[in-house]
Amino acid sequence: MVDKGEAILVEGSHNAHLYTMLSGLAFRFKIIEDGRRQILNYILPVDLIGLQGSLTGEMQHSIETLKPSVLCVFERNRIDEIFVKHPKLAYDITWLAAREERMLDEHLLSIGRRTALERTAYVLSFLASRSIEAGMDQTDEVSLPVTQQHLADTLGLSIVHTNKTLKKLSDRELIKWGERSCTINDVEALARIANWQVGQTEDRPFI
Amino acid sequence: MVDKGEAILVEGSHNAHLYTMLSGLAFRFKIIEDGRRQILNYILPVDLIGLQGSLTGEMQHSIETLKPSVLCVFERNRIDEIFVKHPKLAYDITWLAAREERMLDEHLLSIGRRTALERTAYVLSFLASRSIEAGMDQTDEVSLPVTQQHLADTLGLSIVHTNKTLKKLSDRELIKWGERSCTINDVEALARIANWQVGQTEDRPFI
DNA sequence: CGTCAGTTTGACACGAATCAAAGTGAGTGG
DNA sequence: CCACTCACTTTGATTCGTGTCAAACTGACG
Repeated sequence: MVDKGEAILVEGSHNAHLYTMLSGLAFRFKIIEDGRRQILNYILPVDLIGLQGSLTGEMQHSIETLKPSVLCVFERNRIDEIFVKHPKLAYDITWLAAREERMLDEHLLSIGRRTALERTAYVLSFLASRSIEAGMDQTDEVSLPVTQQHLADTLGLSIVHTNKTLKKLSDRELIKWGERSCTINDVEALARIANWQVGQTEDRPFI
Repeated sequence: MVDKGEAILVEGSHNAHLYTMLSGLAFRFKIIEDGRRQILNYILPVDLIGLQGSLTGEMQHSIETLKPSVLCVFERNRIDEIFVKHPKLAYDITWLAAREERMLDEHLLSIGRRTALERTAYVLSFLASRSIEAGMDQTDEVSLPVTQQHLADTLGLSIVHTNKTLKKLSDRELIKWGERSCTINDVEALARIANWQVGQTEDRPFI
């Protein structure tokens, strides 16, 4: 169990295990020395954390929680064992790595080639569909416990411009901002603005 | 064997196998309907191609060659077999997936938070060190057979601005542009501009 | 009541996109 | 062999999107 706002893995650390996020919410990020931060992806139940660190020996990014989170630990030195004794599990781990890669590809497309409005719409619909998929919100409304600074660092925008872009979306009533959190009203309209095909949920391993 | 400039895998296609790039050079990219293109990463010897497609059933990006390339095919339906019978090989595949993820993380940081000059310096030093690592250039000079449009689509910049940024770097004699290709003179100076730590080459599986 | 983190807004500056046009060299066909 | 085309590069002028600066506002919390 890890509290909200806590760093659970720090760039450069060596004691990397493999974790599964059982409940909660976190994000992976990198920072440049002068403080610029880029959020790489969000971690929802039931995602894998620390795969790279486990396989390469050193974390290349940091992780911080947005909600109190519960993790399940796989010992690093048991990973070889998994590959030898549990091929199905090993396959699932690789499947999840490939899935992470697809998400990063889409983020790259977003930051590289979409406008601020498209990008913002994309991230919000992306996070909303992942939340729904993970069953995080029982209600109809999807609500994300992030600050505008988090979104800015996800989008590669300044916080001021992020704010103005969010205003455009809430003027259209696609989202509502309140109390350090964002509720998404219309996932599909957002995806349409972003020119994004929300991927159909496939069979996905639950490690 | 695939010729230069040819598409070898197309987004949405289903016949995805797993390939190894034995020699040559290619790149992965995604496009938005209106034509905007984002290059996601480059594929050098001895990289794996099509992992996601093989595991998830459908390619989410396309691949095109920059040089005549030789590929080695793994049948898709033999992947399960690999995980069961060759755990070491399965581990290596996962290792490579984790490595790809690290590269994408760094690109994301770059496009999201670095300036045009830093970004350009980063990609060039990144590609140069990968070329050296892959032993693609026997000579001291590293030379990349790309157009400025390729770089622009990698960097998330317009082609005009890319040109002007490249000029700054060649004024400093860090690179030289000529004949649809770029030769990199000073990898480390570029990395320094980008504020980038070029990762030490670790043991890396050669599948 | 004051502080503090986060949000909101307006004015202005700057980096990058767009527009336009000319230059280069390889390849092609007359 | 020359003219022509075509893809790519280069450069300057201008526009536009986004960043930066500054200041006020809000609500939680001590």
